[in-house]
Amino acid sequence: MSDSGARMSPRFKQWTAESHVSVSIKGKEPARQPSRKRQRVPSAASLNRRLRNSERKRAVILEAALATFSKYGLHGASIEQIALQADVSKTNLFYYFNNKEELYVSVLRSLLDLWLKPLRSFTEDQDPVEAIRDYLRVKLEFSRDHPEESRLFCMEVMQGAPLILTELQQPLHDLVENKIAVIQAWIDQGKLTAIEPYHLIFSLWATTQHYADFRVQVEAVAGKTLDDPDFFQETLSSLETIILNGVTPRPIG
Amino acid sequence: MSDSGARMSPRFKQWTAESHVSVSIKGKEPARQPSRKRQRVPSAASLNRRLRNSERKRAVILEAALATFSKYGLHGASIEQIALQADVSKTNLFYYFNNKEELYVSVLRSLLDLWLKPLRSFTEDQDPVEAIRDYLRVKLEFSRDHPEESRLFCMEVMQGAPLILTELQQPLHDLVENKIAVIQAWIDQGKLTAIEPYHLIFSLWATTQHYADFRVQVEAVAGKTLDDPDFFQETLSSLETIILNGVTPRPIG
DNA sequence: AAATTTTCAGACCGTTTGGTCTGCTTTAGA
DNA sequence: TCTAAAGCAGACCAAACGGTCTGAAAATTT
Repeated sequence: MSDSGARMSPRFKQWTAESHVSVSIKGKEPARQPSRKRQRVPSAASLNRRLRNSERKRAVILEAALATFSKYGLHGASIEQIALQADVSKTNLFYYFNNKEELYVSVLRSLLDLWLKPLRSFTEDQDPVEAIRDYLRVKLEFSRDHPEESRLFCMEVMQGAPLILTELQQPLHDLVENKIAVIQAWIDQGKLTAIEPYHLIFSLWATTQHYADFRVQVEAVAGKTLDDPDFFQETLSSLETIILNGVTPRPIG
Repeated sequence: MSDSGARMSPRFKQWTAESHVSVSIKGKEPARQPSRKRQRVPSAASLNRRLRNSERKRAVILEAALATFSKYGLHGASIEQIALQADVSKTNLFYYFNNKEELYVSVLRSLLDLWLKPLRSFTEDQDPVEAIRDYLRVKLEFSRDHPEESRLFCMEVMQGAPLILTELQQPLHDLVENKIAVIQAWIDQGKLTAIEPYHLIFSLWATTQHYADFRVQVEAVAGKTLDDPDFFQETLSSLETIILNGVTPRPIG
């Protein structure tokens, strides 16, 4: 067992270190600080160029990883497959990500915000009907434009999100709690039928997600793709009809 | 490369061969027919005993496989894990199932009917409100009582059902087509709001399935389990409210 | 141009894992 | 009781795979 750890350029890493809380997963980073005397200070320009290149390559790898993981799952996808798809060597991939799990988690993490975004837009001062309409549209767009992301997240959460639990748990919990309060306020104001708010959230979530996760099945049954604007609109309208009329209090009762 | 193939008792297999169309996945079955002269004909009694034992063991293995596959996926689960959980040796497992994929497909196949069952109950002569209520209840019960089955199927279908496509496609297609007709009839009779029937099917499907697939998340958010009868009822009522009132035409319009 | 650091590829390694081979034990028909 | 098949376990194998080591080409600094 050598103490060298990953061989990734230790100095450079200081500069590229992303804003995420921790880059290293279990502290196996090289840690070997460059001796301070006679230090090289790269020019800002070259540094930027490097950083851009590096980031670009990371992005390419992440993209390939997303595609492959979402298709075959964490265990079903092999590093070589991903490297091949990203058009880099396996070694090169390991140069940017210390191990498979880190790569996987990186993909997930890079998606988290995007994934939670639609729900964030709910605010109490909105008209609930409009808010729900917006949510359905945005989420359905997400299902259309990012089915891989949807599926990957779905698979992970289905298994109890073993790898990003710590990072997902808190924000998700807070967000849901917040939105439950918003919905409850709407209900209290008589703007929505009285139901348990989280069931509404689940329903919104589930129905829209369905069109990404079961895309092939939907396409097989309906004979159309979400990419078809007409079908997209039809889907959206249907969901609005089903859900909105359900939670909208009727004038008559 | 030997031509012996799997070593599973060739004669016995003839008797145990299940009613499913094909047992062999890619014709690598031993096929070596026992010579007909001096044939042993086991008594019906002993045969039955054997068959029962055999079936029981198969069932035990299938159950363990279901649990493990649903937790870790096809690739994430190892045969040894499954064997361990079923309390049989790996060799013994391979005695009953020729390979991992066959085991996996067997699990899936044994679930197919159960899985499609709730939707089958839709018939045109029913009252749609009652039919949908029933569906929601039965499917939610399934989510409560068989979350593993739900998840396994979900994962498989999400990936395009690569392994059971041929077996799933046709029955699913027929079933959905049939139910679309039923729903359309209801709509034509003015018993339901006019929507594209398959969107209703998807919504029913998605919302109920959600409580199985995202069980941990649901429990985290709601703080309760479907096993809690109160929560089950609450969930059911909420879904009824959301969906039924959406598809039920209003007296006033 | 020299020196140093970053980037990257090919060969290699240890482990895991699906699957097999050999042969022993049990069951049950004759 | 003898024999043949069914049932089963331990050792074993080959391939796949995650990951490392060596070292060399680019890039950058001095």
